[in-house]
Amino acid sequence: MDESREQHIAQLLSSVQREPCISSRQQVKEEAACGHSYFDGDDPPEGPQKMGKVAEMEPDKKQKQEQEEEKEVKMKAKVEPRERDLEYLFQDLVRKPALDVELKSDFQAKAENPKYLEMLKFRETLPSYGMREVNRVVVISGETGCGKTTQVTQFILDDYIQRGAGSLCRVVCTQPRRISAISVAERVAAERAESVGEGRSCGYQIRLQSRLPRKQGSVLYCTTGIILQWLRSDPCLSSISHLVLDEVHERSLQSDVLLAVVRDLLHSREDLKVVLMSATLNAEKFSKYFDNCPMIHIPGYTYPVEEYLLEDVVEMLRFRPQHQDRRPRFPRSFLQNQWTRPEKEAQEAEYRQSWPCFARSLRDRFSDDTIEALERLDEDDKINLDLIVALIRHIVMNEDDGAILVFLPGWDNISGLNDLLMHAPDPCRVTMPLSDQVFKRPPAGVRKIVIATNIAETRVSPGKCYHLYNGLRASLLDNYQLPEIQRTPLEELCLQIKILKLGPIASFLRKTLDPPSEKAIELAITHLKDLNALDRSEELTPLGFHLARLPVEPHIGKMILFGALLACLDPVLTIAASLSFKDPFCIPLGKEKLADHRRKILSKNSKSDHLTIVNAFWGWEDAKRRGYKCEREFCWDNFLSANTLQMLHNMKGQFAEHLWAAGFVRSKDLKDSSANINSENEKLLKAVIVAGLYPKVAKIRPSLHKKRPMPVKVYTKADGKVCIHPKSVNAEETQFHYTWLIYHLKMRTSSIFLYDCTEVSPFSLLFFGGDISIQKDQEQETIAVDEWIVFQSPARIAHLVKNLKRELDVLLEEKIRQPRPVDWDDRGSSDCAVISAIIDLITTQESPSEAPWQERSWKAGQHWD
DNA sequence: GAGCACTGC
Repeated sequence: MDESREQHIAQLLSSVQREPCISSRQQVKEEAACGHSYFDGDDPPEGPQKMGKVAEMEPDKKQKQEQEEEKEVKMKAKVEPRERDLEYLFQDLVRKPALDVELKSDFQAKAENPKYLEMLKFRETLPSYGMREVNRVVVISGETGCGKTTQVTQFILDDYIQRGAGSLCRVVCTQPRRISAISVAERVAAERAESVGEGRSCGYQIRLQSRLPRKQGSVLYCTTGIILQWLRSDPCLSSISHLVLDEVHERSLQSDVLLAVVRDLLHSREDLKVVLMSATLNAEKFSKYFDNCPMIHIPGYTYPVEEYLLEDVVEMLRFRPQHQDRRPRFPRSFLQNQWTRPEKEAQEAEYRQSWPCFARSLRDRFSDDTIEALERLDEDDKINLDLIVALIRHIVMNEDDGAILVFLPGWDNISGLNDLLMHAPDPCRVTMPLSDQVFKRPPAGVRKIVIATNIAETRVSPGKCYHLYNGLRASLLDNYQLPEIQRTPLEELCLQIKILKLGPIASFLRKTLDPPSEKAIELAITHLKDLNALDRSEELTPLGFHLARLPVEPHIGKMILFGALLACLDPVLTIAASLSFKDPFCIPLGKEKLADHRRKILSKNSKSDHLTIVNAFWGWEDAKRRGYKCEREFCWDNFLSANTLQMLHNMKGQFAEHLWAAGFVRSKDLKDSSANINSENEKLLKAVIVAGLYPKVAKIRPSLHKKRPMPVKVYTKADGKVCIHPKSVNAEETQFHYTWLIYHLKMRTSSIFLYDCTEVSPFSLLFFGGDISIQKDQEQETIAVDEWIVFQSPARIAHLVKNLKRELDVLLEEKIRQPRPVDWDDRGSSDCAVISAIIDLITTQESPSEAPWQERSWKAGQHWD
């Protein structure tokens, strides 16, 4: 074995054997310095000391690893254009005396800058000012508006600058939302009398958008997800001196994961300082998690916001709820039994138990009528819209000018309130503004009322806040917010854990603040094994390796890989982007029917929400080419959001770059013709959707009335009868070609809804679904996918299909192990022969009557009911 | 005929 080969293998072996820990800072930096980019978090090469192990390796495993290695080298060779970013990432915090002096004199010069001084005057009023000590790990608590997000980072930076050590300081502050990362960065830059980014002292980075500050002596605001991505190439965050994690109390999945990573990281990075910023309520919990680190509390609000609870509102308005209709009501528990989740049930029980005591405490300050009204408001689970109208009227009549913001949970409340206000007598008569008037100041004498869903409750100016829940509910509200990590699927997170080399999945997850249940972890691991992303020993397979790198959940990642391999890249990326972000359609209040109608036209009878999005996206691209006015018009006419479409466009570009870097496509351009040979092939597109989304399959029970078409009934294996969500183009569809749907999002609200679905053919399920089995069932020969999607078929054809499917699986695995675009020009190649045969089969099958098999009769599938 | 929001070098 020659030396370089030995090194390759040793390197791979070390990456397989490496324990959770973090590769050494020095090595990573050295690699960065010699131009190697550890783009995907791979460990740096190690010396030949591990050669002994190589000899023990099985030959085929060795070969597999060599192939892996070749591919990785290829990948690294291709990432050069990103080098500028990586250089930024691996920026060494080596002291630069010249920079220290420059920063310090800049800072001193600011003392004469009137813009800066004006800002400083304001900053001095903030409660955070004057609390400027930082320990190694510290929890800072304080309510929204105390200025912690904007001030703490600056205190740290300015302190370093003043001590003449500015070049050693690089503060990174994570934000849970994109919008806050940008707006906070802009605010901080303004406070420093600077602009944001480009070599200045403050900048931001969010997905696909950044304005980076200078490398040393600066503050960077970024989304939490960005830091998690950084960890792949720089596991010890070597370029950061201070990490500030904001809003940790929100307990987002990413923030919880980062907390666990950082806690471990503190062992290997003794110089790293960490600040956790939390709401007051649970600061202690975070302190405990970090070995009882010190807590600092910042009191007070920036803006005087007067808060009122429901009892105050009822008393003030002397509001008495109207008697509801007197029909006998079922006891609450009976009605709720089938829908509510257990934790909600427990919450209600505690609420009812605490009520008498709470009511007694109200007696001192409130009238009996008010207390009775509170009780009656509580009987009804619904939000009392009359109360809101009365409150709005009160504000309009008695309060100073200013907009009224109403936050409501849910569509039906917003729509209901809208109706009520539209029909209210003077002075509450309401008109709907045109869309571009929404953000403008209303004319004198007109008050702006914004009705919105329950978005983040930050306020940006003084005012009054009326809560329409009582004090008891307010006190219980926070106790029952389950952390996201305990209520969300963990598949994607498991892959992240593997690629970040954080150790065995379950043992890492157990280290989080509130670990998910063992059952949830096991389920996710099983799913990933079923998907062939993890092998039996929970290591990443070649497929898992690629899925972990794509910034989407694994099923969508699989769809993306298939779109590349089957040369229908552009439309598949549109679908993937929209499933992982959001669909671009808007459905404005009162225009639902029209919006539905336009969507139906865009669907071009494809019976597919996914292809409808593709059509909409192509239409938008076309309109955009014809100019801004056309683009606006197209979006307006088709109820599309140009912002969302633009984001989808950017995401598609990001996916394409990943595919190109991994070797799945020839060009970074997702419109490249070789990657889009089959992009117009609707049936193949549907098959690729199956490849990604399987086993999320539903069965259509066709309407029996041939003459009077009725909406179909739909069933899934796990839930029995489900509904197609009204926003789907298939919602009121009566005619389908096939009896199978594939979907992505299924959610239980008022009933169980499939939010998006595509009608798919048996062939696509057979070739791109699960394992095929051939059996004799009730004296008939059948072919089944994963033993539950069953078709009648002559054995001869069933075997042919099964063999072809096996060929396809071998080919695809080969392609994923060693990414290479299919050579579509070489029609004689075996790749092309197998894939073409399958595409032909999928494409030419016109209708069920021409298929070589029949759907098994409905009765035989009774387990669906 | 319709719960909400957010996120990825």
